[in-house]
Amino acid sequence: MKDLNKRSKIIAAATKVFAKKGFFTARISDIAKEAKVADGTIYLYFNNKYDILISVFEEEIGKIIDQIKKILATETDPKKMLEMYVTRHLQTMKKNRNLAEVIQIELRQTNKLIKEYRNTKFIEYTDMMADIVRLGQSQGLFRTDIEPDIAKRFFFGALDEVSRIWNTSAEGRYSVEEIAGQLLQIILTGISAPNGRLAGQP
Amino acid sequence: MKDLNKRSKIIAAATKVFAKKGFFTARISDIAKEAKVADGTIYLYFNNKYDILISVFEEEIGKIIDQIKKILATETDPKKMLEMYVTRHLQTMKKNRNLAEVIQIELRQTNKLIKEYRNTKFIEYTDMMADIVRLGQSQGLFRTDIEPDIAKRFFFGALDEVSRIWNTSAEGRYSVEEIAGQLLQIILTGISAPNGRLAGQP
Amino acid sequence: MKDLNKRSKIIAAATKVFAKKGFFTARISDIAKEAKVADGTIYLYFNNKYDILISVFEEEIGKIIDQIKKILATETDPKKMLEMYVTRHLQTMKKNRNLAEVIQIELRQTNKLIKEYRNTKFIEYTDMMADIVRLGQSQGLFRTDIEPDIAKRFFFGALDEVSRIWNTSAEGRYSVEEIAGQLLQIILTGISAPNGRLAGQP
Amino acid sequence: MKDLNKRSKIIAAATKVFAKKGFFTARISDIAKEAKVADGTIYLYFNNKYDILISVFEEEIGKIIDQIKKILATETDPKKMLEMYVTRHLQTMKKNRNLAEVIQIELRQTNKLIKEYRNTKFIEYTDMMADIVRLGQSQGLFRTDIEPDIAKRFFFGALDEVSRIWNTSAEGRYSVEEIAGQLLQIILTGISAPNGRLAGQP
DNA sequence: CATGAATGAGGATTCATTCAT
DNA sequence: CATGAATGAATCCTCATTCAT
Repeated sequence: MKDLNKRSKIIAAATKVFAKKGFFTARISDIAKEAKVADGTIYLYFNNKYDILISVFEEEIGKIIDQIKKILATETDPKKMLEMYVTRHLQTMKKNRNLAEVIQIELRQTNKLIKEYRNTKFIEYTDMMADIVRLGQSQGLFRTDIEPDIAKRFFFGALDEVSRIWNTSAEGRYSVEEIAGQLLQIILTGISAPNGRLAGQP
Repeated sequence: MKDLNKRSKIIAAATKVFAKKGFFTARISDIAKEAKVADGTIYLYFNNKYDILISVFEEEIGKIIDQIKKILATETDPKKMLEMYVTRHLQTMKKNRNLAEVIQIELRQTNKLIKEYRNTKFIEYTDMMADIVRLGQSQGLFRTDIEPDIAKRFFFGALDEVSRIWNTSAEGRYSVEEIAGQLLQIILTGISAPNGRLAGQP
Repeated sequence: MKDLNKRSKIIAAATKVFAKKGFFTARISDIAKEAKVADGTIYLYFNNKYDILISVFEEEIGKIIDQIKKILATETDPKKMLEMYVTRHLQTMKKNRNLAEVIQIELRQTNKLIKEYRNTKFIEYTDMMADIVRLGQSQGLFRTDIEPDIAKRFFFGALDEVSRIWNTSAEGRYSVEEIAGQLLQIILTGISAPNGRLAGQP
Repeated sequence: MKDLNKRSKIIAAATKVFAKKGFFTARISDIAKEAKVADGTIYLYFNNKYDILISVFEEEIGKIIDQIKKILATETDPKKMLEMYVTRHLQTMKKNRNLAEVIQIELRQTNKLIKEYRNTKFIEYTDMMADIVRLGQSQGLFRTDIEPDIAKRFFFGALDEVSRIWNTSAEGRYSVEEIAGQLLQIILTGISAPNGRLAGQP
């Protein structure tokens, strides 16, 4: 029960399989085959199928949280911070398309399965955005008539849905930079204090 | 007439059950019980379980499309149109919380199940938003550096995620008006042409 | 869920299969095949595998209890009653060899599986014997230095083990009458009050 | 030497675990944990799970046989011999409650698993009782109308079932002496030649 | 000899779907 | 049209056994 490498292999395989088939239609044997281990081996590392899903989710979200935290630590301008957050999120999702899918599944399905599961990692992740908004508001850069807890959902929803572009064949032509740029245009302009300067505009 | 009535009862029951338990954990017998018909009766009106999901989705989205089309027909100002769209969407979802859930499930899961299913109703629905954006751009009211096909996803994602507020106990304190108002602030400000006037501002 | 006939068929099949293979090595599909129903049908009548075992047990023991109660009602002499009990038990087990096996399995295994299951039927069955012993004691026919609750176990154990004769090929040559006769010799002589007359002896 | 020690540890652990959980619900890992060895180690000393059960059984029954043989060698009176047998059996079962359980399991289950297994040890054990009966009959002390091969089953069944008293919480109040005494009353009285003297009676 | 991670066959159970009534 | 008992394919998970270290 100590082979971390094997655990990672299973997580990676599960991410791929869940993304491709969805949580419910994915079979344990699919994951096992993808990870090149026996079915039973999976249960040496995870309690059950749901546990795999949650683990995939938490592990991956955890990584993003760590990355973004590190990046944000180097910056003090809320606008730049928002930019970094958005860009990083989209980059990660583009790089790991399956992850975007798994997040979607997780957020919309697991709560039906395991009522007691409180998705603290996800809350932590979106709360980072709410904090940036609050910071900007306190500095007079962002409108104060925007509720940070609504904004965070708004922004996350937008990011999440936009990420689906890379997974559905349609509209796959846009690059991360394009999309991030456009999203930021709208977000930053939309959230800036009325008399503040718009990002990228003199 | 009797048939249509029974079909509607099943659709309503399915919406409720899918919303509560999710598509996969919902059982046909749950829907049958909710609709007060026998399990077998359901198969007189639908081909299979997926067919019910798609029917629920298309029927409900169809209604919204019709409603919004009617409303939009009375208006020519793209900003007002966007406002109407957003408000109407949120109102509908607030009124019928289950619907919001089913939409979420449908969009993220069905495509895994039935590859051949092209969700034309949904595309039609979001394309209406893209059209409004295009209209605004042609009138010089909206920024032209925003790609309408990205904007529609961005806006829909934001609306969809925000709708989850009413289904998760957390943050249930916000009213439709508040949320719609804040969303519109960001959207309209964000999308307006730089020298255009902000909505609600002289 | 009302076809009592089908339920009986499954009970009969289960009795046979459990007797032949033992509870744990018996597969649900074996029972289904034996009963000529689909595997799933079994779950329309029973909650799970253990439930089948318990049902078989209680149903069959219940029948014996009813039979013996009826017989005992016609008799007042405790010695004759004991004779009837013993003979009836052995006859039933001889006729339905599988039942003897299932009782053995049930008594020695189920309590490991379902702690909360109180085998009231079985207790009722053996308590009938304790009651006969008490009756005989009160009439001065049976020794009073014998504890009825120990005697009932003693007698049941003897009957039960002796029943195995018909299921193991060895010693299959003895008839019910022979065995019942010998058992009764020992039991009645053993339990009679020292100065009472032995059964069948002047 | 070291090997034998480890083998004994496993036997002891298995006895405990089988008694507690039953053969089928017991896991090899349970036994390994109880014996404080690795799962794989068990397979250095036993061929498979059944082999453990049989070994436990034969080893323990073997010990009892040896003990009883030794005791019986000192005695010539069949009545006393029967008394010794019964008392010794109950004492052993009381001291090692788990053993009583394992015997019950073994006798009722293993024959379903391994058809080819002839339980010679057990036969040897009960045949000792048949031999005592025969001896008593030849000396005119025991009734000759009792078949020794039926009597041995009868007596063993009674002993075995009575032993369950210590394992089920109910009726745990009886001591070995009490139970052995009562059993012997019945057995000896029941088996004595009609004009012979009853045990413990002048 | 000892370990325990890995294996993979096996089986109880569920539930969408059918069809005789 | 409506019913709901019956079907049986499908799958998660367990655990005895193996074998590389």
